[in-house]
Amino acid sequence: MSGAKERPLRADAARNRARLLDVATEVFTTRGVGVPTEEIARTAGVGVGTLFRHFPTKEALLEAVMVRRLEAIAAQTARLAAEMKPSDAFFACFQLIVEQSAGKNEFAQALVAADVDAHAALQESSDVIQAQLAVLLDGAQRAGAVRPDLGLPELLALLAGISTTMEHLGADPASRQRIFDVVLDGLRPH
Amino acid sequence: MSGAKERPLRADAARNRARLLDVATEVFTTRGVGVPTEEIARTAGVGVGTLFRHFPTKEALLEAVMVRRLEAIAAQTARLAAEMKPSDAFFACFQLIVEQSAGKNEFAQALVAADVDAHAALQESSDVIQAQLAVLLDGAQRAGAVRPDLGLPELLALLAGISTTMEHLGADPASRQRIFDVVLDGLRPH
Amino acid sequence: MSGAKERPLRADAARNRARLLDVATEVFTTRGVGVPTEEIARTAGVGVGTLFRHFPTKEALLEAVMVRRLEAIAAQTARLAAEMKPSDAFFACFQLIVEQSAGKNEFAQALVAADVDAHAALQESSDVIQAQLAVLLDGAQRAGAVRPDLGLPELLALLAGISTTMEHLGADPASRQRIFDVVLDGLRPH
Amino acid sequence: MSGAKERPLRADAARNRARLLDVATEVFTTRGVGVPTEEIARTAGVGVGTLFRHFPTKEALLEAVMVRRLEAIAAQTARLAAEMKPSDAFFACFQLIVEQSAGKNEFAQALVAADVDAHAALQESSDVIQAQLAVLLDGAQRAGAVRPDLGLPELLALLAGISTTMEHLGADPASRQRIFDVVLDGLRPH
DNA sequence: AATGAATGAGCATTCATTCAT
DNA sequence: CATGAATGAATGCTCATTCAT
Repeated sequence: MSGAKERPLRADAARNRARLLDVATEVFTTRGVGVPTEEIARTAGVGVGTLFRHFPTKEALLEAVMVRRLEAIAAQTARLAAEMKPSDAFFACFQLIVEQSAGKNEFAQALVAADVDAHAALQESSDVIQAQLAVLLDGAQRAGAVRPDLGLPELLALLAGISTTMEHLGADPASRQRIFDVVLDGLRPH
Repeated sequence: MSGAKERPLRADAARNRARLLDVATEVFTTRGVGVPTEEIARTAGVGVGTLFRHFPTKEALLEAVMVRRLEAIAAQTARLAAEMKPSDAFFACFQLIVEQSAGKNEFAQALVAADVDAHAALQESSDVIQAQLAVLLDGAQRAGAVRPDLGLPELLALLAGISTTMEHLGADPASRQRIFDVVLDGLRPH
Repeated sequence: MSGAKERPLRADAARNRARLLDVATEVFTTRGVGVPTEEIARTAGVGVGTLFRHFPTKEALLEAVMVRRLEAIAAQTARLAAEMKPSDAFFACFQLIVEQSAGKNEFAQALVAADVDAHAALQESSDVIQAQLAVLLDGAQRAGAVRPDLGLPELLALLAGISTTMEHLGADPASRQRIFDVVLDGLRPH
Repeated sequence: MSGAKERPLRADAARNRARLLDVATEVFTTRGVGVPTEEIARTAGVGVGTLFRHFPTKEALLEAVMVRRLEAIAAQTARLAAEMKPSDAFFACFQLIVEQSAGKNEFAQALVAADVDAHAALQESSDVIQAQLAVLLDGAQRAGAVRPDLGLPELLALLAGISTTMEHLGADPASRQRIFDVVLDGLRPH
């Protein structure tokens, strides 16, 4: 599935690539996607040329950042799903995804949305997560922990929305928990 | 609150202003705030110069659009609040605001956020709505219809989030209603 | 054919447009098409924005320059064709076109070539000249002044080539005339 | 003129150099000199670094390509000149040079031009050909086969021009021959 | 020697805003 | 007042050339 098609990449090249991704993640997340590529490169300590060697387009960079985030989420979701019984896993993952999706919405938006125009890699990562969620949702519904009339699309939309909510809320843990209480309660049957 | 400091405005000037607001609302909502001012002017049938005479800045135009939306929402909210008993009014307004906030998130986002950098007019309109909501929330909580641990900030964030959710969902009324069911259920005590 | 679809254009706008065309003609002709648009704008005494308002693309500017040249040639050709008898007109036009095509080849190249990818305006101007030449050639052949086995494509290619030749020759009128003697002699029957 | 100053060059280095020249010739000829050096290197199966080791500059590569072409032409010209009587040799060589100059003009242009800014190697190769042509021209004129008022500069310019003509014509042999008929006829006395 | 990653000046193009008409 | 031409800073991207591995 994720075969070894890219060559090893020289040590420093790999380091630059990673730095660029880190900087881009930080910068896109906190200041939006409007930040000039040049600034991202400078912050990462490389020239623009280097940035464009690694990511042929600004959009490609954005996609790479998102894919990395999605893959991290997928991995954590898989872990949780393996360690818990279905109903607990569902709620834990819901919360996990929302927390991980933090960042300016403009960005988080694309996270769960499948409608991004055919970006292969993104689509793939997105599909993985959606599949995981479908399983979790089904399990939780069978266990009677989640209202049975909820479909995957609604779940995805809800995840996106609650991510937005969290951004509006700021860091206060009490507030954040209260929101989770509201939504998770609402997800239960009746 | 704000006296009559603007002069009457000639008939055609007023018409231009209105057309610009209409076009800008439509265009920002459906295609995002990145649309060139020139195009907005052209669509409204006026020159850019005219646009900038009415709104000295693109940001000012954006603000004016938002203020108009907020004022419309405030008016409807006031009406509902007057016609219903507190607990029903709260839920009705919640739904109303979410539906009215439709449009590209980028835009809806700023809607409820109070922390936008001190734009006087926006702040003012936002304050009005927040005050209305505070009253509604309090009434619903006193009536035992809404969990008592929910504060105004959480409510605002939730409104923003559910608006986002709706945009992700599309037009299917059944889906939209299911989301409301989840959230409104979650808002009730326990 | 050349209807009045463009509005009159304000006086200074027209002046700017003309200056840009003049400068571009000069600059493309003497230094090739690689000259930065910015320099063309600066030389014409306007900002880049103005250049791009008049010609949405560098390529469009290039096309406009060529069209203007082609139209001038077509007009002169028409005049000559009207004033002379067929055989003389043919040779006079041949010489005229070659002289008018002066400039760096990179540029002159596209002049007679019909294969430029579907640029409407260019194509049209080019067609006009080709039609004129077809008539002239036919007339001269009927009059027995030009070898009968020569087709329009060959004539066009020859025009392009002799233009190149002239560029290589420089300004010496004696040399230039000698080249014309060679080619025009060669064009006669036998 | 230029002694043996280059060292032998290791076997594989020589092979790389040759491949680069081959690829560059092909690529510059068919797609113009705008093709990125990187692509040339890749097509030749080497890294850019290697290309720049052999040719310190893109211009140097271009020059080397041209020199190789010129040398090939000089060799063939010498052969023809040795095998034929002066008048025939002149016409044969004219045709030979034009055919060999095929390729994008941008390129062929520089071929015969002596005024290219003092590139030593190019100048030298160009001089050789010019000397050969001077002899051939003189011989043909003495033999009464070519009009006596034609000078070397005119001949060179004509060669460049007819090369351009051929490129505009495409591959049809009948057309090409007709052009030669015209020009060679024109070159004869009267 | 070969490699290919890094560099950064350079270029075409966009767009908010100003100002002459 | 309205108009739309002019402006130019800003941006994404390319490519010849250098240099660490």
